Amino acid sequence: MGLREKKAQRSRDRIVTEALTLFGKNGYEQTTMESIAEAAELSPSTLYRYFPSKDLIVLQRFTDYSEQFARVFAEYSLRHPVDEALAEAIFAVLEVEDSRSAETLLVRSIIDEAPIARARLWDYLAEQQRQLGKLIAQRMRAKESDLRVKLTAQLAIMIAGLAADQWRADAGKRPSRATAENLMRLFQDREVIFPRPAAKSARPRQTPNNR
Amino acid sequence: MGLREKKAQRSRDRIVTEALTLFGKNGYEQTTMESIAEAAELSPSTLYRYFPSKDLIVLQRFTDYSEQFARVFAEYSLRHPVDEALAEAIFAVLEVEDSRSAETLLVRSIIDEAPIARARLWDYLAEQQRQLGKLIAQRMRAKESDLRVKLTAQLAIMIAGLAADQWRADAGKRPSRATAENLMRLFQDREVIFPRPAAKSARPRQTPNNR
DNA sequence: TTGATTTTGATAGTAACTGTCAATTGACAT
DNA sequence: ATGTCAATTGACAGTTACTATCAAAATCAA
Repeated sequence: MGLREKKAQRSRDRIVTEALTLFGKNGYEQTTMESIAEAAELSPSTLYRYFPSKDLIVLQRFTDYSEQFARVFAEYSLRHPVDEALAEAIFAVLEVEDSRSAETLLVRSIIDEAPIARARLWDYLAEQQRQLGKLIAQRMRAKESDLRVKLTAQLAIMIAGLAADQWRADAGKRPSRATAENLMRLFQDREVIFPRPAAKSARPRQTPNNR
Repeated sequence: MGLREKKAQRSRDRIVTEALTLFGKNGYEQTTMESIAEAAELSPSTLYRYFPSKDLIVLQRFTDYSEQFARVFAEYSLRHPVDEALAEAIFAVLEVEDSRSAETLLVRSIIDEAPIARARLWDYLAEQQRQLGKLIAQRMRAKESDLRVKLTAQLAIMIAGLAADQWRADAGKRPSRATAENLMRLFQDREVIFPRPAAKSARPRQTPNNR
């Protein structure tokens, strides 16, 4: 790796670190791109070249984390069934988040208070979901447009998201892997209520999901 | 209703209509708030008083539609089990979208090309999900923080979203109710792959989900 | 070292949004 | 009808995220 790439990498990293600090101290809206540039010791022009928009700075950590997800799934699914590979990928990404708890909590708190950044995160996750859908489709030998593929991809992202939320709710005390396993068990044991059309026959039906 | 409220209502409506037309014609980014104000025959100041941000203009239709959702669910769930009430609410909101197909397709196409508006939509849906979670929690006599509650709420929104996507994909030809029913059947018949941790025992397990 | 190429920074400009205040309009009692 | 009060509107000035352009500086290849 040449000197150029090395410097670029360090600049990216420094920008994110300094920006997160400022966001945490003064709030997202109150922190200007100019002040971030100053803190990271480069010109606004250069800052914009690294991060075309303010919210991408906050999202950077997420993109770091979730690179793991796709990578682990792709590898693991070569030798194991899809459902297990998804579980592994979920565990992997959650573990990375857990291990950098201070930073993760900071980023989460920023996102909670910054509607634009939060919105961008959702959009990013939707894109991740599409990427995951591609991989799942390959592995299931189904089309990417197959509804089962989309459902599975969305479920995986959902579980990871809920586990991460839960982890944050108890301030990082409990490992999110346990929560994720719990969520998976809920599906396995059918303890989740699925939307379901009313039966058309006159005879009353069993409702194991709801009492 | 006084004259004041009436005028306000008409202004809101006019703004959205004119704005959607302009977005469709020139694109979201290319359409300035000033030009929207001009088209709706009011000053930029007033426009900003009605819609604090540009993306909210696009989202307005969605908020219209999904008021239905919560309302139908709340009513129906009084006399029917939760799973059926969710299905009814999903059908109801999809039917509204289907019935205004031209506008719905326009709004969708705008959102596809406008990252900010799209991102805001996700964020709005997340808020909807929380609202739905409250209702479901009441009905299930569970806490709002219960993971089963969150899963169910998210699943309902997910199914509605996927059905709407599908509807748009075949340009409004097929009713989205059919797609939604299909999605629900997939869950019912377990034709969806759920993430699932590998069994810890040495004995190989059955894998009905994956072959 | 030299020459080509890439990265940086200075500058100017656009448009989304905010805040303030005076003018206007609708509501309402007399 | 008319005067009074409250709410709505619009004009104006300012901030900031973001874009485009181009010359200066740093890096790479020889």
